[in-house]
Amino acid sequence: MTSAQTNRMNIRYTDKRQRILDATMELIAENGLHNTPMSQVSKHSGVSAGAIYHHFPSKEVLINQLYLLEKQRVMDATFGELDNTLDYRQQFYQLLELTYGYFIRYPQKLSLMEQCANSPLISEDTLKAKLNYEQIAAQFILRGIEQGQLKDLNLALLMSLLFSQIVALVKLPSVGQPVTEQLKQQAFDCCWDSVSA
Amino acid sequence: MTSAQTNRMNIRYTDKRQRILDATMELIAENGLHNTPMSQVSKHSGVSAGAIYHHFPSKEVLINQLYLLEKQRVMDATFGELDNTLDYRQQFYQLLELTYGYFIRYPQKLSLMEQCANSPLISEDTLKAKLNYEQIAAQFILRGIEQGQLKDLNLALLMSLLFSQIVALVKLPSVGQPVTEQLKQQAFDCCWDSVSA
Amino acid sequence: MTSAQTNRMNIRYTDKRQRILDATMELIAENGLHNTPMSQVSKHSGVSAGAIYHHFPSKEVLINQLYLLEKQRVMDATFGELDNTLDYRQQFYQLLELTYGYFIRYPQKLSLMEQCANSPLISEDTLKAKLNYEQIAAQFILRGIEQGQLKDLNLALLMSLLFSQIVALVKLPSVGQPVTEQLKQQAFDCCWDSVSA
Amino acid sequence: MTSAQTNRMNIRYTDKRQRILDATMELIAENGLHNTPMSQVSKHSGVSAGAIYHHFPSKEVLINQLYLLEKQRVMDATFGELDNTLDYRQQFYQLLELTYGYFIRYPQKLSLMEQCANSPLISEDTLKAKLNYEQIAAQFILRGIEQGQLKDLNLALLMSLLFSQIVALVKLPSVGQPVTEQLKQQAFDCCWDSVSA
DNA sequence: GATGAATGAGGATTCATTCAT
DNA sequence: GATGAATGAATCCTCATTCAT
Repeated sequence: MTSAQTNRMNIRYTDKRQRILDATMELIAENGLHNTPMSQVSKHSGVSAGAIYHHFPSKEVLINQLYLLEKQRVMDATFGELDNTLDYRQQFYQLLELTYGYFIRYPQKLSLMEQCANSPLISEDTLKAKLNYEQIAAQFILRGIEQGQLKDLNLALLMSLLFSQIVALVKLPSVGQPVTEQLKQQAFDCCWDSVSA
Repeated sequence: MTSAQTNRMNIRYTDKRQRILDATMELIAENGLHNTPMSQVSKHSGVSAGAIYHHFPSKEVLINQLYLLEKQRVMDATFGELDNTLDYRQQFYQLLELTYGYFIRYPQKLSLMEQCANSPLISEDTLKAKLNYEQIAAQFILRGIEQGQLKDLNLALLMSLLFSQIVALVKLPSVGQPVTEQLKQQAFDCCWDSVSA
Repeated sequence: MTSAQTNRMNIRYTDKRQRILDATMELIAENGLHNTPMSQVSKHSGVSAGAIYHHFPSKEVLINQLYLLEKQRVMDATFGELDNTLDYRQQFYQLLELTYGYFIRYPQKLSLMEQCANSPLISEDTLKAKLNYEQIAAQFILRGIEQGQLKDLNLALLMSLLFSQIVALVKLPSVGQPVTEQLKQQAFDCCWDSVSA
Repeated sequence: MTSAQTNRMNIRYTDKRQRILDATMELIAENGLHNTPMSQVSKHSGVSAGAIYHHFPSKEVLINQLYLLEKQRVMDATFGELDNTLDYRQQFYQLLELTYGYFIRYPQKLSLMEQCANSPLISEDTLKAKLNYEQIAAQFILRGIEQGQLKDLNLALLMSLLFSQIVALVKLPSVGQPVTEQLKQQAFDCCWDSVSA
């Protein structure tokens, strides 16, 4: 087998794998974790049922991996995009903006995460791995504490409070409350007031 | 039918209905919304499969009603228990304490609510009814605004921010962070800082 | 128990029995033999489920008896109403008119009979009893043969041919063909031509 | 996919589909439309329960399709076999013979058709499609009228009268009357007399 | 490796019948 | 006798997974 062939196959392999993951997320966001049979994933992704099981040993594993992958992507798209030339408070607001914007842009991803977060389908191992991905968030919070910008409290607490408030904001429209630019800024202020020193 | 008979029947009726609801909640909290077949609800509640359908026309309705009932109960057990002789800030902290305590005491209920909140099984009607039950919360927030204790922001926003933070606190142990009395008080302060004027 | 009491009870008994039979027929005609649960018969007749089983040992028996009863009623309402002062041919046409009119007036009855006629729910015994009820028809046909008005053929054949054609006429609208007075008379002529000498 | 593969698959596909249809017809004729669970169809056809649903989306659709298919087959086996070198009256008698013979040879098919004809399981669409299949009968009748052989009456009426009489003849044995060759010929004459000019 | 038809255990729901009151 | 809640076997259908091709 030539290196070109290997390469092409990897591309294809990744391609199929990604198509499966994409289809799964779309369907789960649309129809729910349990109204998404593998047969639909197959149809929607254009990958045959058998081939899906070549990439993922079971539906459970597929969903766990999807969940982790998306977790990673949110972290990258938010903490990974921070402008280090800004001061801490500005970075804090930038983080809120990035996170809020990400979920507004990809509402499916929030839907997926929320459904998975409370599902017994997600394994302990996955939850542990998820915590690892959140290290980058922990470091950001820690820096804030060290700089005297944030309350000197438990890291996990601060992260949870922060994330939960952003999600609450993103979901406001789902309880009938549209989010204007002004409302968003006010919410961001609440977040800051919640954890700032 | 004598009044005694009526009474006995109502007791029985309520009894069975309640046993079904209780069993359903326990099983959903334990195994998840979709790993809870009606046959298990039947076994666990001691009510035959057919009889469940005398009380609830379908699994969907059963779960929707259960969700609403529990929503109502949380509201009663929290906002309903506030001590009106206290000043606003004290009531605010009492509310946090009551809500936190309720979910710590009945972790199943939080599990149920979180699973339902993101499930397509919950109907639009149920969500509307849920909003109604939350009127009492809205009034509490409104009072805080009028008294100048809370930020003069959108009601739905303040409620969502508040509730999401309490839930985040209750779930801290599930991300490996035990909650001490001190941590709890600090979290409550964050909540207050988040929304207070 | 006084005779008056007995009498009253019989009236009631018959009344309930009849209400059950009526409800059953209406529901079967409306929803079909197998979309008619006993619970609906109970609701529609106003007779409790338990009481129905006091009058009929099973759904099967109920339907068999209903079928026989209605068979008897058609025979009474048709052959039983013939005007003996008319000549044979006139009586023949009167019979067609009566039978056609009966089923047009009570379409539920035809629906019931057709559903039952081809159902394994109807027992051999019921079918035999049905043949007995048709003796009156056999006699009418026989008279026609003796008078040289009808073909001298097998009785069962003539009866079947006749009855099947009337039913075919009654059901014409169900295949999209309305029945005018003229069409009806033409159909009657066909019947006559079919079996007349 | 090679052409041989395609061919083999089609054979198999048709084979399984046909086995399901065959089993369904046999069971319905034997036990009735509503005493024929899909599990029995599965056992009797040798096709797994799930696989049946690959071929037919529901029991209802299965039965509707079976009904239509059989309707089509009767039409083919009767009107499709007429000898056009014969004169009209001879063809008429040939048609009676073919139809009678078909149902005597396949009594299950008559049982199926009669059960379906009066069942709410059969959809409006199926009934419309059935009417289409009967066009060939309508043409045959029309030709008879044009040639002055049949009464100049409504097409639907003549068809219904004719078909109902043949069915009545086929079912004579079920009311205890065996059909001899002579009786059959006499019945055919009745049919002819019924509609001939 | 890829396909997608096939499997069959498991799920929600119905309903004839019973029986405690 | 009357009631109607309760029973639970039976039904239709789904879907994760496998495997012959």
